[in-house]
Amino acid sequence: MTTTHAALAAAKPYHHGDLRRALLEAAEAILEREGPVGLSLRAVAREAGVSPAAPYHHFKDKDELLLAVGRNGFARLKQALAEAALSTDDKAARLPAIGLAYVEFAQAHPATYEVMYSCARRVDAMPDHDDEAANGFSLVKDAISESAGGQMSDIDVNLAAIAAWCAVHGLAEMRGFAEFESLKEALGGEEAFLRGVLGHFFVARSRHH
Amino acid sequence: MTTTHAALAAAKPYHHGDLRRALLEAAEAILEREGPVGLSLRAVAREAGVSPAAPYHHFKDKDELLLAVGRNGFARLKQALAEAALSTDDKAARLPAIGLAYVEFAQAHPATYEVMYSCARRVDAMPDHDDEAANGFSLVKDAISESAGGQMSDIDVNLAAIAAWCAVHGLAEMRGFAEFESLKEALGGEEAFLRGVLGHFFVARSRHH
DNA sequence: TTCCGATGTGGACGATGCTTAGATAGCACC
DNA sequence: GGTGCTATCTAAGCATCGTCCACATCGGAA
Repeated sequence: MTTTHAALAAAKPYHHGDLRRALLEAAEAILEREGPVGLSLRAVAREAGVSPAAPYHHFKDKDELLLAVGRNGFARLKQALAEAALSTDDKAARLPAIGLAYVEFAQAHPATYEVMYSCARRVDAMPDHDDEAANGFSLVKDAISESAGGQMSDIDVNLAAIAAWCAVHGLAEMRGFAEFESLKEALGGEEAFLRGVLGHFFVARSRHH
Repeated sequence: MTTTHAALAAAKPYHHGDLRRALLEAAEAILEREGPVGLSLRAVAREAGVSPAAPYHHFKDKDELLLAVGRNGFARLKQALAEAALSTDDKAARLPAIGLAYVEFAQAHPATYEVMYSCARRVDAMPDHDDEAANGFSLVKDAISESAGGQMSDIDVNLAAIAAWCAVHGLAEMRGFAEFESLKEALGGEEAFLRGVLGHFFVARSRHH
C-alpha cells in the first residue's frame, strides 16, 4: 500500500516545493519573535520544518540568507515611504512625512531594520541597493526637489537627499538612547520629540539657498 | 630544584597581574586586525595568552567584554571630538570641525565604531552613556549654542545637538554606500563629499531661527 | 604560618556554521 | 511507460563558539 503523491505532499513531502520563500518567512518570523540574536541558520531550518543542511541548496551562506532578508526589508521600507509620500498633497509637508514614516518603520520592525543595515554596511554586499528604483532614494530626491520649487542643482538635491537619509537613519538608531528621555518628557511624548528633531533637518533645509 | 617566583613571573606567571586590561587590549587588537567577525571570547583569551575560561573572572559575559570595549571607544571618540573643537577659534567653524572629526573617527576605526553602537543600541546596556561628561554631547551643545550667539532656547539647543549627532552617525555608517560613489567623483573626492553633506546640516542650522 | 578568596587551568556540554555522502523525487527524453 | 539526470533534502560529522564545572595556584590578612 504505497502512499500517493498527494498524501505525501499533504503530510510531509520530501521536496518542499518553495523552500526558499518558506525559509525567508521563517527567518522573518524568528526575527520578530526573538530578535537578531536568535536568528541562527539551524533555527530557521527548524522553523521551516527542514533539516539544518537544507538551506544550503538555496543560499550559499548564512550571510546570503541575511542578505535576502535585508533586501525584503528595504523593499517594504520603500513601500512605506511611498505611501507616506502619497499621503499628502502639500509639497512642503512631503519630506517630513517621509522622514516620520522612515523612523516609524524602524521602530515597528527594529530587528529587521538592524539586519537591513548590518547587511548594507558591508560594501558590495547589497548588489541592487544602488538601483534607485529599488530603494526609496528617488522618492526623497523628488520631495526635496519639489519643495525647493526646482531651484536646486542636481548635485545639491543629491547632497540634501543623502543628508536627509543619514539624518533619519541616525535618528532611527538612536531613538531609544537614555540621554534623550528627559527631553522627550519636556516635549510631551515620542512623536513631538521626533518631529522636533526632524524639524531641525527639514525646516532648516527648506530655507537653505 | 624549584623555580623561583621571579623566574616564573618572567616566563609565564600563573596570575597575570592585570588581565582585565590585557583582555581589553587584546580585544581591540583583534578588532583592528580581523574586524568584529573574528572577535570571539576564545580568540581574545588566546591573544592574551590565557585559557578560554579565564575572562569569566573579569567579565560576566561576552557581552560585558564588548560593553567595556564600547565604552573605551566612546571615550576615545570624545577625546577626538574635543581636540577638533579646540582646533579652531572660529565659533562658526567649530561644529563642522567636530562633525568631520566624528566621521573620520568612524572611518579610521570602523570595527570599534560598530561595536560601540551595537552596544549602545541595546537599551540600558550603556550605564554611563547618559553622563554628559563621559560622552561628547556637551561639546556639541556648546558649539551650537556658541554659533547661535546664545540666542537659542535650551530645548532648541538640545534638539539641534541630537539632530547633529544623528546626522553624523548616519553619515558615518552610510559613508561607504555604493550609490554615493558617483556623487563623490563629481565633487572631487571623499573629503569634499563629506563637507558637502555636513554643510547641509550645519550651514542650514546656523541660519535657523 | 595558615588559610581564604581571588585568579588561573583543563575538560566538558550543547549549539552553531558548514561540508560530505547518500537518499528521494520531479522531469525531460526515448 | 520506463530511464536517467538533476535538483533537492537528510544524516552524520567537523571545528568552533559561549559557558560552566571541578580543581590548581597564588597573594595577602589573620
